[in-house]
Amino acid sequence: MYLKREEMKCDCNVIHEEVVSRVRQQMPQEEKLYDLAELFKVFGDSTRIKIIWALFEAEMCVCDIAYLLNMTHSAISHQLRVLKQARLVKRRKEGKVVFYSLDDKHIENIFAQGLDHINE
Amino acid sequence: MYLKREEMKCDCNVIHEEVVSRVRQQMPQEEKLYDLAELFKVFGDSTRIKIIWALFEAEMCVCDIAYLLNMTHSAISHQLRVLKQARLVKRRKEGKVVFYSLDDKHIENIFAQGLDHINE
DNA sequence: TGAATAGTTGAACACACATTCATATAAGCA
DNA sequence: TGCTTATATGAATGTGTGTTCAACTATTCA
Repeated sequence: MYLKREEMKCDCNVIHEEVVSRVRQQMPQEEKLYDLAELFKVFGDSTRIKIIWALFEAEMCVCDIAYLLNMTHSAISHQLRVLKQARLVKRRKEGKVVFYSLDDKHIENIFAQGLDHINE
Repeated sequence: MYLKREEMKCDCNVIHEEVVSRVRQQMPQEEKLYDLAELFKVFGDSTRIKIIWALFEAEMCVCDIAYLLNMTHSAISHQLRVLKQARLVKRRKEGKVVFYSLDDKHIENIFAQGLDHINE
């Protein structure tokens, strides 16, 4: 469980062993934390934030979103793919037109808390 | 408010004007959305996620964190600076040792919602 | 004072990633 | 069948960023 001194990248003496040991036991598995970072990485782009926020209000097609944000189809489509892969949006096809909408109930809460932090 | 056709990067015909118009009115100001993306960008790195999670449990010094995550002082220090600038952690100095702790009450909720999304 | 140590910081490097461009697919319509 | 249009996608490009390395500051202690 613990690393030998030779294996440590950190070479200090003031380590509070009891604290570190307790924290280590409380940490979720590495993979969960990695996935969590991946999720937030998706939120960490203003274009995607705008797309998501727009979809809070209404289902929209790629054209609508591109028009709203004054960006190219291509850029929007690429970002929608990222959101799709993160299981944050879903699609509905109607003829040539593809409508996107939100596919997650946690986002709104996450954004609200985020705004609270920013505003205080 | 609306762009002229020549100014549009998007050249399509199926725009649902009423929907876009309604969504446009509901969108927060550009700057807020940008700040929100910046905040989530901070969460979008597994090292920082681990640091934050560790600090949920206990206040720790740079040494402790470096030891816990098996990383160099320097890497941890750089990341703590990012967290500090985002007003997510605060510091307390005791002699040579600097203790870091969380400085935000929203994080725990945001993380919990994030995990919910991942786990479902 | 000077050595040792905790932490910070700037530059460099490698890697990731958002947008653009060109092209491809797929559906409606003439 | 061909033409138009909505969307998707792969490659290229430029920008951003996490870690490392080397130097630096600040504090303790002998």
